[in-house]
Order: sequence, then C-alpha cells, then structure tokens
Amino acid sequence: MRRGMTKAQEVAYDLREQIESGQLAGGDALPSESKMMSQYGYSRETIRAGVRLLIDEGLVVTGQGQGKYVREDYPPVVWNWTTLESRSRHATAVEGQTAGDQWASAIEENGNAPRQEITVSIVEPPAHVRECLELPADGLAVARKRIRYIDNRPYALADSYFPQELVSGTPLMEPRDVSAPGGILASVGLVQAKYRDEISVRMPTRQEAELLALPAATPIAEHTRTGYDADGRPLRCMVTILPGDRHKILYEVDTD
Amino acid sequence: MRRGMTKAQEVAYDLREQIESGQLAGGDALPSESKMMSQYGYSRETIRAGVRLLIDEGLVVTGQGQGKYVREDYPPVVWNWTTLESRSRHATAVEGQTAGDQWASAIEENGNAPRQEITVSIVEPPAHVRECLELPADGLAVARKRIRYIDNRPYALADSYFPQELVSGTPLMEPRDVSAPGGILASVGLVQAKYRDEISVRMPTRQEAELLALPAATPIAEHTRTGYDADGRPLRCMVTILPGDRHKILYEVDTD
DNA sequence: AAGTGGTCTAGACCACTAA
DNA sequence: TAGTGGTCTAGACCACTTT
Repeated sequence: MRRGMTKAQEVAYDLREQIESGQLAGGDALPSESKMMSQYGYSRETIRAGVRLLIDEGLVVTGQGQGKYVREDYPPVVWNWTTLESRSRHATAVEGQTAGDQWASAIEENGNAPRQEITVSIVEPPAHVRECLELPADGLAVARKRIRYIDNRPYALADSYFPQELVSGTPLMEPRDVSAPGGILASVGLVQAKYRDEISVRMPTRQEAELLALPAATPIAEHTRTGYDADGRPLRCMVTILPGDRHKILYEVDTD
Repeated sequence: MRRGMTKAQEVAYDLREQIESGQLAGGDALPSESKMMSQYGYSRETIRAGVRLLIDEGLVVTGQGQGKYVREDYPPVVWNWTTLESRSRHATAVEGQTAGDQWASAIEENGNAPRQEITVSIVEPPAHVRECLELPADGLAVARKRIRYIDNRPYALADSYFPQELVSGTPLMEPRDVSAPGGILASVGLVQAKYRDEISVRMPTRQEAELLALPAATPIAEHTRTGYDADGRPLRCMVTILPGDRHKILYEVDTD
C-alpha cells in the first residue's frame, strides 16, 4: 500500500492516473468492483469508497443500469452574454415562422433544436430577486419560468421576474415564446439602458439537479441579470441556472 | 420508513429539512452518529451514507477534528470584472507605500489584508492559454502564478501568461507585486484595448482543492481573461480560479 | 443465468479531541 | 477517558440488464 494513503485513496489514485493519462478515455467503463476486489485484495466497500472519491471529483459517472464510466462531457454551449442583449437590435425579422426568443434563435442558428417549457405566474419573488428589483416587502412580480432544452436534453433554467405593474396585461403574461425586435422588454414599451450581471457558483439544489438531470458532482452557475431603464429603475431580473458540464459563459468588452 | 426512499435518503431528507427550516443553523453541529443510530435504529454506515448525501450537496461540512456541521459560508468577496480593468486609470497614486496591484488595493480599500505569493517562470503554456494567446505550438510564455490570500485565508489562484517576446527584460519578470497607473500591462508599454472573458464552472482538481483549502463539494469558477491591443493582438491571458463559496462575480454594462 | 452496482448490517480498529 | 468520526471487513439481499 502506498505511503500516507488509505486503501480507498490508493484505488482512487490509480484510477485517476489512468484517466488523466488517457489510458482510460472518456466514456470507457471502469473495471468492475469484483475485478478490483481481487486485483487489490480489498473488500468491496473499500473499492467502492475509492471510486466514490472520483465520483465526487466529477471524473466518474455511474451509469444508471450498470457499470461506472469515465465522465465524458459534450462540448459546452457558449453563452455570450454581451451580444445576447444587443443581437436582436440588429437582427432582421424572420418571416413566416415563429422565431422564438433570442436564446432560441441563437441555438437554431447553430443547427440545433431548442425547446422551452414556459410557465407564467404572479409570485412573491425570492429575496434576492426582490432586492434586485427594489420591490417593497409585499411587492409582487410576474415570473416567467422556463426550462430550456436543446435537442431534448435539458440545458438551463431561466426564470425572469418583472415588477407586476410594468407588465400586467401585456403579452409577457402569456406562457409563450416572445419574439420581438429589441427584445422582450421592448415588446411592452420598455427600454433597457443598463444591466448588471451577478454570477455565483454552487452545487445545485435537489430540485435543480432533478429538473436538469444533472450527473453527480455537477456544479452550476447562477447568473442573475438585472436590467435598468435610463433612470436606473429596475425593469427585469433574470435568474439563469447553467450546469457547468454544458455551458461556457462569455463576455467581450471594449475598453472605452 | 418513508415511501420510495432508502434509509439513507430518509436520514438526509430529515436533516435537510431541519437545515432549510433554520432549525439547524449554519455552524451548528449535527447530531452524532451514535445518536442518530439509536434514533432511527439504523446501522452506522447507513447513517453515514445519509449524511454523505448532504456533504455532496454542499450543505454539511465535516469539521477537521470532530463533529459534522451545517455549512456556513463567509459573505462572498464581490469581484467586479468590469471596473477592475478601468479603475486604475482613475486611481490617484498611493504615496509612500507599495500599493500592490489592482486586486490588492481593491481588497485593502475594504479594510482587509491581502497577500500574494508570486512565482514567475517561463513555461510552455497549457493548451487553452496557448489558444488564447495565439501562440505557435512551440511558443513560450512568461507565467506569473499567484496564490491570493485575504486575512491569511486563500481566496483565489491567478495565473497570468504573457507572450515571452513582449515582456522579457521588464519588471514583469520579477516575482513581486507590480503597481502601476494603467495596470500591469501599461508598465511595460502595452495598451489593452479590448478583453474577452470566458467563465466555466467545474469541480476543482486535487491540486486546486489543496492550494485553496477547499471544503468538500466546493465548485470553482475558472475565469479566463484575454487582453488584446488595438490591432486585436493578444497581450495577456489571465486564468483565475475562484472558489464558489467565497466569490461572487459581477459585470456592469451600459447598453450602448 | 450471470454479472453489474445499490443498499444495509454488525462488527472491528484507529486517530483525534475534549473533559 | 469518553466521545467523536475515519477506515475497513465479510457477509447479505435486492434490482437491474445483458446474454
């Protein structure tokens, strides 16, 4: 046994080496537990503890039915938050079809099939959103909650919140994609002059993991964009949950 | 036993409820394993498996010496990437003391004690950095690797890479803080006209976890900023590893 | 039917820390 | 010294999938 390592750590160390060296490539099956038990002469739970270390590092996923596999991620979707806001201002209108919103059309341009499940409701927003929108303690918000799929795989949760008085009675209250030149806010006569993005990184909640079908040890970025009008009044707050294994966030900025 | 739950999940469910309801607050100790064994009548490994589910969710940390505790995070350091680049242009010079770099002075303004360990070396950069700097396959880079501490707790890893020919023989090659109006690039006569930020989210490598003293289930953001001159030539690539439990990333953008 | 992993038990020994 | 958790074992039973 290696110096200063438990037996489980030794198993993890050996497997990690094989993975990092490419000897075990992404998608390959790990040796079975019984194989490793006889190879090392360790008990089953010890072998399992070793493999669990790699699962917690995100290097190994456990196939539903049987077998454990070296984790293999699809190339991440690049999410350009800089151009997302401005792209629609320059876009030519799409004729003869429902173009969907900015996200959906960006995905379509890439040759993939976007889909969103949208539910609209009037809610007491979560504390963080309430702060962003500068709502009073009893202020209500219109929430548009979406689950975004690409090629029928879940990719992100995107919940938009609007101060109720700004949007009641507008198309924003309908649970459908909203496509409009200038973006969803422009469609109800609001102009966004500034935005503020906040990104934090954490493990998903149980619910988020379930909705997004996340493998073990998949962290998420919580991206909150608050949009303001020219007077600095908050118009919208969008909270997006981006799984780390399928997203890359991009900003492009010209230094003035 | 609850329907559709294993015993371990039941234990996790109960504890999670107590944590989310505030009945168990941040920093509180969980009941001991033996207490829960007699409370539930389950074996020790089963109880431990239940608690492990919460550890993997990032809700529970296992105290160094003994005891398990509800996770309690310090308020995150807000990292404003928009102003970090421009702040130094407007900053008044600090007289009579070594001001450190932009990061250090931002932390000091907040009343905390920054510290960095810097090592400078000439390296073959990692593939991702090579791409960002548009270096040929055998191109070398000057690497400034820093470990950043606040009040003697590690906060981030920040590795900057410069194309070798741009900086050889400049103060950038010395392993010291570089403080200059206009930023570190200006100090060697380079002007950054544009930058491009890439953020991805993942679990830390073993090494990162060790350098940053990360608790279990602490994901990180890998932030890569590439700076370009007015002709679009890459000047610098900075890779920052930001632990999710102590950072929040901020961007503030005026829609043009 | 054979092989996989998932769950669970009842022990054991150890290192550490607090009283 | 008593109590904590960390590691490890040798079983067992189960659900699932592949052949």
